[in-house]
Amino acid sequence: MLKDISKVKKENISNLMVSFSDPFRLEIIDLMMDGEVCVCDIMKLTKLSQSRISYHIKILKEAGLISDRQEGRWVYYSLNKEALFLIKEWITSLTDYSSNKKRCCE
Amino acid sequence: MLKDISKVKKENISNLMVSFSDPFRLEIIDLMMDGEVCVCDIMKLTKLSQSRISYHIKILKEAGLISDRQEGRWVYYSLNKEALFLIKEWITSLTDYSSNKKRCCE
DNA sequence: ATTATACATCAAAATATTTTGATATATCAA
DNA sequence: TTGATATATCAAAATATTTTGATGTATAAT
Repeated sequence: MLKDISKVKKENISNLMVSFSDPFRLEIIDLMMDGEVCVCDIMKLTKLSQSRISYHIKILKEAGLISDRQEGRWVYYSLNKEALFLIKEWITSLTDYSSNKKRCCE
Repeated sequence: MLKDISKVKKENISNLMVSFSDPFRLEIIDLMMDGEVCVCDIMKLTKLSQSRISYHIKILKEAGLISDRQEGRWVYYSLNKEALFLIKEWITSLTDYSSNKKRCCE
């Protein structure tokens, strides 16, 4: 799913963008660039409380930006490539379009 | 300015992302894909009130996502290519990184 | 069985964003 | 100069998001 930009509802993009709109979520996303992390990792690497992290994780997950994988007591989270590509495609459609446009007085 | 992703503060990305995080702003951005628009165009094409549009325009402008150009009584707004490329680069850095990572159990 | 750990969920409080309606400013037309 | 138009700004109200601390659940270790 989420493969063809033309079939994707604006809502998806919107939720993905919302998931990027908080500085702490950006921090968490940053940590995930180094691979899977669990909530406890994030607690060690940031100064955020456990429930606060769970809250932000939930938003990222509901937007489809991250996936989880449970292993015993731990839950590992990682960035979801498909969602990232979706956003990239959307941004690309904007940049492509805007570079075709002549700007007056530029 | 805003040319090299490595020199860009996380704050810039954060503000750009915030500017994308509202459905009405996404609508406005969408309209700008067809070129410059004024507030009155947006009023005609959406059902948003004038001050409401001005408010969202301000947020887009402060994030650096749009530029303006005054012509008589009208102010024309258009997407700012540099900002779009900046976001694209950032997303690309995420996708590139995440495709290098091996995911367990995938 | 009991306890500790990792995480999720919940309701209330704190905080931030958005909307509204009123007013302000600048430009243009008559 | 007067009136109309295009947009910006402001303060208050409405709404939404985030934080906190408490409690719940599942897994694992003793």
